[in-house]
Amino acid sequence: MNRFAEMHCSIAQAAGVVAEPWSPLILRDLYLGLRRFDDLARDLGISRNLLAQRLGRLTAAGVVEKVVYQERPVRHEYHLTEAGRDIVPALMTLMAWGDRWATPPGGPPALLVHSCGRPFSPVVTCPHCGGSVDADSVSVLPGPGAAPGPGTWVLAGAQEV
Amino acid sequence: MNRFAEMHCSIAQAAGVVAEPWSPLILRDLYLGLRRFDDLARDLGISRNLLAQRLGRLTAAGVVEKVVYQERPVRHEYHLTEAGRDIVPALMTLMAWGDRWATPPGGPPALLVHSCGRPFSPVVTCPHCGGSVDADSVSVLPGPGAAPGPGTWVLAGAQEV
DNA sequence: CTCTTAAGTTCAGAATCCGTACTCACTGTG
DNA sequence: CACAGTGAGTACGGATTCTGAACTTAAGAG
Repeated sequence: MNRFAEMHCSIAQAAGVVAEPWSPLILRDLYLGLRRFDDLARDLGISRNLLAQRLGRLTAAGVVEKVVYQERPVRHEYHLTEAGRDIVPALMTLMAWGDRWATPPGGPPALLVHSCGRPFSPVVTCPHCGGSVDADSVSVLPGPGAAPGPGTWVLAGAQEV
Repeated sequence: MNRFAEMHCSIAQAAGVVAEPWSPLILRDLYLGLRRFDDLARDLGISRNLLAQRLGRLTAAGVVEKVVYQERPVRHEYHLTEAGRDIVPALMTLMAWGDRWATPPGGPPALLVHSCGRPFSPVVTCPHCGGSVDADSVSVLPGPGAAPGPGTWVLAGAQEV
């Protein structure tokens, strides 16, 4: 649909889903328990027009599914799919960044509480050593699917980094 | 600038930075070591016009800084700021999601190697218990900055989730 | 001189976005 | 039955934004 989908870059793929205006907020609302078209439109203040289009794209991308909750008249609601629920931690990581660097006046608007019982701010870690992941503790190598193309010349070419 | 900036939601704040078309890819390229305007334009295939505008916004948002690397003629390059480097793990989390759910043909285009020496896929965890964070292991509560407004009615109102 | 490089800016046209108003299929009320 | 109401969208048009190509400015190189 958009040109990002054609790039050989997983960030571009994810961006295709998450980096359209409104999409991350729609996903957040679905995660928080909203399901109905009108509720989403009301909560976000998005035009119904655009909401319908975004939900269509999110559905096509496989992160949202449309479920009939009543026949006669037929009515739908929207749920996150497994892929959709899997993107939630990434949104929380973004939220944590927003809290650190662009806190709205009054402090963080939301608190996350983990199943261990404590409020927390999500941290990105390496599953092998458990150490934290930041810009300096990681190096990026071309993977099996690396192919020269728009958005991937950097990776495909050698690194003078 | 855009309306997201006014929402009392840290996801919206982060989205204002990261969820504009091209912005995540620009940040990725800067992280990978590209610094020059022409290199970015060439790598991404973005119009120079829009690249200039995006770099301007990213600079205004404080994630990118413009550095003079030579006088006569004066030439600039772009670096990630501390806030910019801090958003990198969030991008990696998105990348990992893209790898899981929308792998480009041929496999992942990039591999991440942690400072512990092993290739890894980033995981989001709770800093207190070290347990992993997913959609089911977290509950969301209104925080100190929660205020009813567009994009935050859900949080401000009670949860029937 | 003329050519090249870096870093943009300007412009017209195409593609999106977004708000308002409308539709469609029913349901419940009198 | 007629009529207002609700949920889930479409239709339409003006306002933005994006694209691609050409132009600019300020050097240094041949």
